Amino acid sequence: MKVIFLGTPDFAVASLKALIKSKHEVVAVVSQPDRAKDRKGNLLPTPVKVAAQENGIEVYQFEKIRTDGIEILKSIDADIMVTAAYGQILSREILEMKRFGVINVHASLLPKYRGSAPIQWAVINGETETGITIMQTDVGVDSGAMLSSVKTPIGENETAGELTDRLKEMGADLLIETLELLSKNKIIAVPQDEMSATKCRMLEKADGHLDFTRNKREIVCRCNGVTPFPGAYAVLDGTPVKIGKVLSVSGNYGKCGKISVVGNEMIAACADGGIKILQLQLPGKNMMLAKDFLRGHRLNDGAEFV
RNA sequence: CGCGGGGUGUAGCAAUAGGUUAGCUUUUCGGGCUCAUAACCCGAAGGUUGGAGGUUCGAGCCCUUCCCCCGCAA
Repeated sequence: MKVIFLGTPDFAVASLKALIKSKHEVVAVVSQPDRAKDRKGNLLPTPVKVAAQENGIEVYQFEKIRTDGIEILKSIDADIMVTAAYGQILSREILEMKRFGVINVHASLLPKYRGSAPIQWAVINGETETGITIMQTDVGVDSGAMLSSVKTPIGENETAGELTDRLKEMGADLLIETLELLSKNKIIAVPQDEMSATKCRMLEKADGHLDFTRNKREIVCRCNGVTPFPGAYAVLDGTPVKIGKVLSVSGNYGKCGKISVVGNEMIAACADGGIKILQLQLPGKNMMLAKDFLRGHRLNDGAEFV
C-alpha cells in the first residue's frame, strides 16, 4: 500500500523504518514543526524528520494540519495514513481522505491509557503489563475501533525509557502485520469499551518530584516512570538533585526523606522502608554513581531529601 | 545573542584576599595484620590543574579567546 506516515518522536521512528523496509511504500512523511532547541537556541529537527530525510522521503511540517495540511494531503496519492505519536488531532475530513482512512499505533492496551504519555503513566501507576494497540483513528482521542494489539509485562525495575525502546519495536512489527491483514480485509475492528476507558495527561517537570512520605513501591514506580523524561528529582539542602536509578529496600531508616549512608550505599527513608539511590546528578554535573557522590561529598546527620 | 554551573592524577571533591613541596577520599601496585574480608595498618605509583595567549617577581585562582560537559528555560 501507499502510506503517508505521521509521527514525531523517537518512538515513531521504529514504525517508520519498518514501513520503509516493508513492501509498502512511504510516499510522504508528516511531522510536527521543529520545536526543540539546543542551548544556543538552534532548532533541532524531529527524530522522524531526520529518519525520513535519510531515506529521501519528502517531509511536511504543518503548524496546524487541520487547516494548512488539507490541500497537500489531498494531492498525495495514498491508500492509508499511519500515525504514531504525531501530536496533532486530525479532522474528519482528513480521517476520511484516503481509502483505508487513518490507523494509529498507540502504546497502551486500549481502552486504558488513552492520551499523551501512556507508557510513563502505566509505569508510574505500577501496572504489571502494558502493550501496543493499533486502531482505526476516529474523531476522539485514541477512541477508535481496535484492529490489533500485543501485550508485554513491565519489568520490576524497568524505566519508561527502557520500556519505550521495547514497545516501539513491538509497535513497528505489529504495524506491518496489521497493514498486511488490513489490505486483505482480514481484520474486524473491535469497538472500545467506553466504560473502562481511562485517559492520561502529559507529564510535566513537577511530576518528577519524588515524595518520600509515600511507600517504596510507589516511589520506585514514580521514579522509573519519569525516567529519562522529565526526570526524577528531590531537593537536598536547597539544591535540586536529579535521581537516576533506584531500588527499594526493606528496613527502618527513620524519618521520611532522611538519608542514611551504609558503607558506600545511599539510602533514603520512606513510609515503609527505604529507597536505595544508585545514581544521582547535581546541577551542572553529570549523572554519577552514589558511591562516587559520597567520595566527594560529606553528608551531615540531618541530610534529607525534600 | 535566553539564564546559569563546571572542566584539577582512574573516579568524586578541596585548595584562605594570586605565593612557594597542588591536598583529601577512591583506585592501582608493594608490604603487614587476620581463620577470613569489601575491614584495618605501613609504603609507593600516578597531575603539562581542558587548549592557546596575556597581566604579574609569582597564576589552579585575574583578563582575552577557543574546545568540551551539564542544570534551568523552551
